[in-house]
Amino acid sequence: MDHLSTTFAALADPTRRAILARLADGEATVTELAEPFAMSLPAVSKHLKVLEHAGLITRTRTAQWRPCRLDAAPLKEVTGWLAEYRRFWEDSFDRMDDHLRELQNKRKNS
Amino acid sequence: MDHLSTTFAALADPTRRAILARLADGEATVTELAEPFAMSLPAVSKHLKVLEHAGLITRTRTAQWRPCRLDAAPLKEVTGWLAEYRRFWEDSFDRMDDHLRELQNKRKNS
DNA sequence: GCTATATTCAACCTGTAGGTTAATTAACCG
DNA sequence: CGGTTAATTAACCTACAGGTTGAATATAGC
Repeated sequence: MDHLSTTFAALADPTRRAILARLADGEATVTELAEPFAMSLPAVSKHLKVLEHAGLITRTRTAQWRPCRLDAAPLKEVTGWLAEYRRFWEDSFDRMDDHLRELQNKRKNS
Repeated sequence: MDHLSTTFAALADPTRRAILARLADGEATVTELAEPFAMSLPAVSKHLKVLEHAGLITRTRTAQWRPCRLDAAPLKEVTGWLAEYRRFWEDSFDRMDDHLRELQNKRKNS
């Protein structure tokens, strides 16, 4: 399966997206990640394997724990793919300009 | 299945992404869309049904043809989801600024 | 070395995704 | 009406996704 398909497939599951959202707040172990879900640990373990295979998480080993860390590189690739279609929902470039200016203003004021 | 999962699942197939890419150039009939692929027409028909169910295409009826048209609204939703993770691959806002300035320059020169 | 904790592996089940071929529906055209 | 073209439906097959339970592995700590 090609890289982009693997990424999209990994993202096409709410459990896995929830795991990513959790990891956006920092590293976590398998048990910690599994806690919110009404499913067995091996099930979560499988989800993590899917995410790892898609390059969306990396895992290190510390004692008997395998903490997971988010790796957003594949998401960057997805935005690259999406960029090709941006013109279809942004009906005018001017509106995009407005949006960008707003972003820059926000930064200047922070 | 939730909306976002449906969208990601629809995008997780290279044939379907190729169909979307083709539709970015304008409307096309089923037979036209099927032409580049080494698969049967019913198979393509199924792919189109998946895309339609995900809201990525809309279909009208003209005589015996069912022309398909791209609808990028779900893609906008995807970028919304991705935005939450942007900070993980943009290590500095300045780099984003560079990118945006480059975009705007491109527009001025075109 | 033994036991507790963290995680994975193995075997299994069920549902569905993606493909096939053959038959069917729908519309046009002479 | 009869034939042709466009597309879908139906029935089927195979592979795999996502879940389960039970056993195995790895490490820490007493």
